[in-house]
Amino acid sequence: MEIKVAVFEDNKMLRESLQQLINNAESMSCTGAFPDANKLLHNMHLANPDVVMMDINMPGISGIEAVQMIKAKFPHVHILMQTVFDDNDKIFAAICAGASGYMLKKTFPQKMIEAIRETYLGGAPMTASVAVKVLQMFRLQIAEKTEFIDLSEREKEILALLVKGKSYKAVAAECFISIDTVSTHVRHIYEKLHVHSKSEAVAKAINQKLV
Amino acid sequence: MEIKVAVFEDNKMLRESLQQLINNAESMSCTGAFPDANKLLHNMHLANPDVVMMDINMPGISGIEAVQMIKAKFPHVHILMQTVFDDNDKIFAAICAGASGYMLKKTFPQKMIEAIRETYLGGAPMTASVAVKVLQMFRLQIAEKTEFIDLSEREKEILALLVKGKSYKAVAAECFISIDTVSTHVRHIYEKLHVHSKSEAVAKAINQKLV
DNA sequence: CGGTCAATCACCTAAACTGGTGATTTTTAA
DNA sequence: TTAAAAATCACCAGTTTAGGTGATTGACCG
Repeated sequence: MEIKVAVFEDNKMLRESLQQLINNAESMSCTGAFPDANKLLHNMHLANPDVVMMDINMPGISGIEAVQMIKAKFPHVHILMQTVFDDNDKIFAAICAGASGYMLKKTFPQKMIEAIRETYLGGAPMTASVAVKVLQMFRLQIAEKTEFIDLSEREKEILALLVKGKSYKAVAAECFISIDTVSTHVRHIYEKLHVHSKSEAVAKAINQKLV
Repeated sequence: MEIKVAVFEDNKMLRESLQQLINNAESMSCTGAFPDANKLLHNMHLANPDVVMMDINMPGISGIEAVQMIKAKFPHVHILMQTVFDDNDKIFAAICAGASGYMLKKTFPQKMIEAIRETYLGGAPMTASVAVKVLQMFRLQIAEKTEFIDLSEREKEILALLVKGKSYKAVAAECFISIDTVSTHVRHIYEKLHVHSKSEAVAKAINQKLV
């Protein structure tokens, strides 16, 4: 069965060469090539593609917004983003929007065709540099959670009570210490966690599993 | 310059065929092949590799632990994990430990050599199915953060800011509303969450994944 | 033995928060 | 269209917190 591919790309040259490339490829055809994402849903109905190649930078509706719209209406369609630069924020946004693959435009034609096939089969083809960035971001998300924080026993105890929503007064009562001592401990906790309020401390405590 | 590769793989057949494969490849040589991660650091010094191929499942020290140890002592070495199954948890753990690439063992030899080269150049080669899982996990992490419940849009927005440690004043500034309005919204939030302080609200918001 | 650190307490001020009453406008749902 | 819900603002009183200074005690380490 033929893989139907739609192309969204504002550069005329690139758009047409992609169209050529796809039509010349085995069991693959380009059922639509558009310079922007205007009349997006209408064009999607026209082309009825299995795979969409989407430029991430387009005038008007951005590639990322387009991905969101397509994914909302055609959730089964796989989308292959094309980027000129491997910009962290853009990649991140595209992932969240639901794109499957991320190829740099300078990728060799043959590789691009392979990527389309892989996308069609549910894969997630990525240019090496993009893959690295994705993993970096991924690792970063986790790394933040493992930041080493060395609270004393007493401080942990008090932090745990704060997480339970207790006030200084309640903590003082529970720990049999004065409210001023609680205040001092809390100040030390804030310093170690690099925060400046109870809610921040509570948020950090939970997120980093300090309690 | 030759790429020096070390192999950690408990299956004798596979280990030796990898060794062959690597030694037959252009500008690449296998400087060590070991059945387990015992004497890991010693063997690493012997082989002095640029790239390590590490089986994720090994008797004794697991592949993931080995990755951690290698990354701690030889941070410049790139590690290519080999997995039989594309198990979510394992992939996750390996990423956090610092592995660069994740290939299924059934990958074709030629692809495997390419993957080693890509790893050496700082890339992150992944079998399609692994790449998909990585993106899935990545997306999941984000998706959870945008899920809300019972609260009105505005309330969710404000709660999210409280979780970030903002004061009423800061929230007012960010939302372009007065501090009294913030106070009213907060009161409503407290009622809906059945709490009586900012920290309780924050704790609940995080634990129930309201933000 | 001297130094560091955790834990304790006190006093203080400005800022932030809690919770109450009351009111207007816009949006949404019955 | 009408009523409920959401969003907005205001005033107020009492409580809590944040952060600064300063000080004492006991434990542990070299």
